Amino acid sequence: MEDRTYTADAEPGDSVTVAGWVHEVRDLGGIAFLILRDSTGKIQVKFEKDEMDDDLVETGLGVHRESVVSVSGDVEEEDRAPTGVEIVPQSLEVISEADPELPLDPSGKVDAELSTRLDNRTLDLRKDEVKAVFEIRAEIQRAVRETFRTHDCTEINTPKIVATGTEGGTELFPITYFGEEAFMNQSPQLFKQLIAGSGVERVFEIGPIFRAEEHNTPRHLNEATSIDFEGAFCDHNDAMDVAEDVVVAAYEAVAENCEEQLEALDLAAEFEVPDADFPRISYEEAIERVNATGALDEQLVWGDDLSTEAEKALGDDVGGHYFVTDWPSEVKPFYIMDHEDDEQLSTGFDLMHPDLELVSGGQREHRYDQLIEGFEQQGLNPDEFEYYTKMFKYGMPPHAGWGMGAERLVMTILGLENIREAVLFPRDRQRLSP
RNA sequence: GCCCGGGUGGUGUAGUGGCCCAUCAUACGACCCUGUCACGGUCGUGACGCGGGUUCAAAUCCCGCCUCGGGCGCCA
Repeated sequence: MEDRTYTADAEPGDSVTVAGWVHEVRDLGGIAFLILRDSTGKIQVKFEKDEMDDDLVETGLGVHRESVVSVSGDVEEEDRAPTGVEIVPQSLEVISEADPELPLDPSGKVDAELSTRLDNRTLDLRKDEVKAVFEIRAEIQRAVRETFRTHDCTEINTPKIVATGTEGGTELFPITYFGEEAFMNQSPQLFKQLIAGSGVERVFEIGPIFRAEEHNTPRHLNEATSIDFEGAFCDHNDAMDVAEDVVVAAYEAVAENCEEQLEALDLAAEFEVPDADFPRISYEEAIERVNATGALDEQLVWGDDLSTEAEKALGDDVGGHYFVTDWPSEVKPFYIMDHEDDEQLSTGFDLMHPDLELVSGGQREHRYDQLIEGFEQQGLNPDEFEYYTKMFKYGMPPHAGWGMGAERLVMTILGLENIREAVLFPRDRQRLSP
């Protein structure tokens, strides 16, 4: 295979072997064209029936679309060809013949439903606009990693099989671990805190999280990818600064390095990098603003969580990215620290875009006695989390961090309507394979 | 978990009791065509999710199941 040339690299005058998928065969009678596609693009192969070997013509034009073939021949400059060049073949080998009836149409002439597409992801990914999503996702993750490096973060990997959940055991997938009860991890939360307290100080992880909630929405997955940050000697404002940087860097990377992919998605003209300095709106201000919109039948009162309807009203009102800060302590988990001067107010924050929760974070409770108290207040038994709590007795610095949904980040950057579009093989309430 | 709406050839659809042995596009098969680029033209093959019921008559109405999507709750 070392002699293979990518279609994009085939220059006039070259004698090449290209290999890829048969995109289409256009038989015009005396002349026919086979369009060959590989990861770099497409190239036209010309068949002039009177002037070519009959077997070659028969094999080349008899092949079904999406079959894998290799073609050897001369590259010629030709203005009438779609890319300005075409191959005059000397030989053609059918490497893998495709069934004539495909479960979806990779050329995109006929739409397929998401469910059909996910059942046949390999074929679905042959469409430029689908492939583009995952090339962009890879670029986003690259940019995210690089941004964490500029914040002196070390990449870590924490266990995905755990003995206890972050906030109890109700929404976890139970598994059997050598005869013992165990769970798939819903978040690296507790582990990343332990590492932030170790002396490594600033860490990040990009890894899977698992949630057993039976929700059925276009923005939830049962297996998702979490981008997590945790930093020692950070407070919630520092953590928000990092989140902002990561999000903006992701947009910048896409704008700079994914022109072709944005083109394929028809987003090139309208794509914009958001300004940094996302507004930081306190929870109290947020409920006032929601109430002022008049979108809700009932006015929100202090202590209410923001319903989907309230988030939509707020998102419409603010537009773009914004943080909601200073949440009531009671709606945030035990590991979130309260404000020093007001026990009712937490340092927890969410980053929204415009009505989708992208990030959730806060400063953490690093004081042992207060942490134990927090467990008890939420009805959790601190003894079950001893592996975690005991490390708060041996020198735990103040620290803060957050978790960001990688698929939600991709979804908001590209304006995808369903989060499943941002996952190669999504796991949802109904889907366990492929 | 609660609520709502769907399931028609390989794919995407039209059809809401008889006009339907079911429309259109695309794919597939055959034939014609020497510059296509969503190639074009002629002809053809191919479907009412499963089971039960109502009715003279069911793709269409009712019940159960399976399956897909959406809203809410919850969250990233």
